[in-house]
Parts: sequence; structure tokens; C-alpha cells
Amino acid sequence: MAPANMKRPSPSDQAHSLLEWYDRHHRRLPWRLNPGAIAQGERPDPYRVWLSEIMLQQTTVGAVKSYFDAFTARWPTVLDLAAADVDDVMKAWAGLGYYSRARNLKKCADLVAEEFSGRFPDTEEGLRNLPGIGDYTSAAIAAIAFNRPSAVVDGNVERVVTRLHAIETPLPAAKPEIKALVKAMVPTDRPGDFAQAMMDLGATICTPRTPACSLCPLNDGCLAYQSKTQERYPLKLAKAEKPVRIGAAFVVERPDGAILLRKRPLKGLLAGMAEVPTTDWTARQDGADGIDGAPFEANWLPRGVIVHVFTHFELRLSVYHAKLDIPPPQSWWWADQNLLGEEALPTVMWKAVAAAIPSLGKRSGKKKKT
DNA sequence: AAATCGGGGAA
DNA sequence: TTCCCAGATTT
Repeated sequence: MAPANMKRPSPSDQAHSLLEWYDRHHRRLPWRLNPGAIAQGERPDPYRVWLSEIMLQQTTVGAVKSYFDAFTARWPTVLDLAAADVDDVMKAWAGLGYYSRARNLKKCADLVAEEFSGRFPDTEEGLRNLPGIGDYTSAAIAAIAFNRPSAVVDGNVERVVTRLHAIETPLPAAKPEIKALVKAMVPTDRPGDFAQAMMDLGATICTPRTPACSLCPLNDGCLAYQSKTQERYPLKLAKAEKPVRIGAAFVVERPDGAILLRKRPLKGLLAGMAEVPTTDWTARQDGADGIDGAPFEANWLPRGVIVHVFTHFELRLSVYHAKLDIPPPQSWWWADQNLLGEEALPTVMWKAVAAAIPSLGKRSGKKKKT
């Protein structure tokens, strides 16, 4: 560690050290060019950069990979995605979460195809006006795909910078200060690599718990490290505790194994996705299991309770199972049990079906390519 | 500024 | 268990 009286590295010194580290620890990812490709004058495909950034919002790299491969195989260009049916896009997104991302993805593809002849805007401002693209994503695409010197700030970068400067302001109030500090670091020659390097540093070295400071290329200028208070940052406001909601789910199985599904409303939680019939999830706080909320009379067999945790509440669904052959009510449908993986079934609904029919197990067809 | 919106991996 | 992840949008 640098002596306390030594001058801290300048922002551009730090950026240089970081890029040196990045070149030695480059991670190969499906949406990333191979090392040295940019030096050869190659540019990433803006469509692939955009798609990966939308998928990666609040989502881990490991969860995204198979979805990215499936999307790019099925829709290789933004024009292909614009030509797709939005319901097919929702089905392909099923399981990845935050489904408004998928709707905005489709809206954005349509807009780029129709208004911009299939070419993404090449500035941060132009990108920022597209659906689903906010402060982070517009900066990231501008830097990575178009070599613009934008300040890219995600959760990783917030952690790195608040530690580097020992910022005492809690998030999210500290965001403007962080943005300004990053802006001062951005190297004009390799802004895209710099952005990805900052995020890689946060993901692999400057981790939330027990960061590997001894391996960090920025440790000699890090105020938190110098005072051994790394894990104190970033400061955050306390979050509210999650309430519990209770309801019941009804898995109806036809003699041939088909499952009765319906579509959720286009607004709100899991908007426009498929579900098995359920009671509503707020009315029952009284401990009743919801059997009287069944969509119709049948020989309902209890199949236990599934628990699913959403962002702001926990859901406990009592699952009931019945074998029945009826004409589906208006706008409901029978889904072939072997093709459930191709329905727009969110994970919580998959859990409910699997509780009633254990042989279904986990969702198939997403992790492996067909 | 606060609430809404999924799901899973890591420790 | 707890944390939080390449956040955006609405209220």
C-alpha cells in the first residue's frame, strides 16, 4: 500500500491501471468481442450490445447467457426481432423476470426498425429516448458499441467508486457525485473497455462482501482500503421488510395431461404472462387456504404450499390439483404438458404446476439449446 | 423520493 | 437467512 503521504493517483492514472488489469483478466462472454478485436478496428454489433444490456439489468451474467444465445439464434438482427410476434418474445423471455423489459425490448426494436431503418442511435442522448433504455443502459451502449466517452454507472461501479472515495452519502442520494467522479476517469481512447473494466472489477474483486483488495489495481488510491473500511461502502438506506400475501392456485389437468392456462392482465405484476387460475393474492390474510376460491367445482386435491419471493412481497400459494375435461372458458386454453416450456409461464406458475405434477420438475428448454 | 417490477446465485 | 445483481418506469 502507498504511504499515507504519497499523492493519490490521478483519475487518468487510475483508469490506466484499471485497463492494464482488464487486459490481463479479460472475460469471454457471448456478447463481448475477443481480446484485441477493437484494436483491429472491429466494433461490437449494437444490436447484441443492446440486447445483452437489457437482459443484464438487475440480472446475473449466468442467468442471461442461455437466453442471449436463444434470442440471437432466433432473432439475429433488430429487424428480425421487430418482425417477431410480441407473444413469442414474451414466451422466450419467460423465466428471466422483470417482464416489462421484454415488452419494452419489442417496442424498442419496432421503433428502431421503423424510425431508424434498423440502426440504433449512436449517441447517449439518442439512445436514452428509446423504451427500456435509461441512464445506465444509454451510457453503456454509447460507450461499448459506439466508442463514446460516456460515464457508465451500474451497481458495481457505485460500489467501486464509493469505496475509492469513501463516500459517506447513502445511495441513491450519492448517484450524482458518483457519476461526476466516473466522468473524470473515462479515458478518451478506450471508453467501452473502461466501462466494462469497472464493472468486471466490481463483479470479481470489489465484491459486496470480503473484497479482494490485495488484488485490486486501484488499491493504492482507495480511501476505504487505506482505512480498512471497504465493507462499510456503499452506504444505503434501510429497505422495508416484505409483507406476506396468501392465495390458492388451481392446476387443472385434462386426461391427456394438458394444463388449463389463462393470461394475466396487461398491467401490473407478471403483466401479460400465462398463469394457472388463482385466487387473488391480497384478499386472504385470514389464514384460509382459498379452496372456496376455485374457478369451478371439481375434486380438488391439496398438493401443498409453494413459496415464491417477489421484489416487494412474499407469496404463499396453496396448490390444488384436479383432473377434468371441460371446454376452456373464454380466453383460457389447454396447454400441452410437453410444450409447457414454450408457454409464457413465469417461474412462480411453473412452481405451482410442478407442485401438482411432480414429474414435471424444473422448467426445461431454457437452459439447454434445443 | 418512493414504489413497483422476478428470479436466482453466492456466502 | 441476507444481499444484490450491467435498472427502468410509474406514482
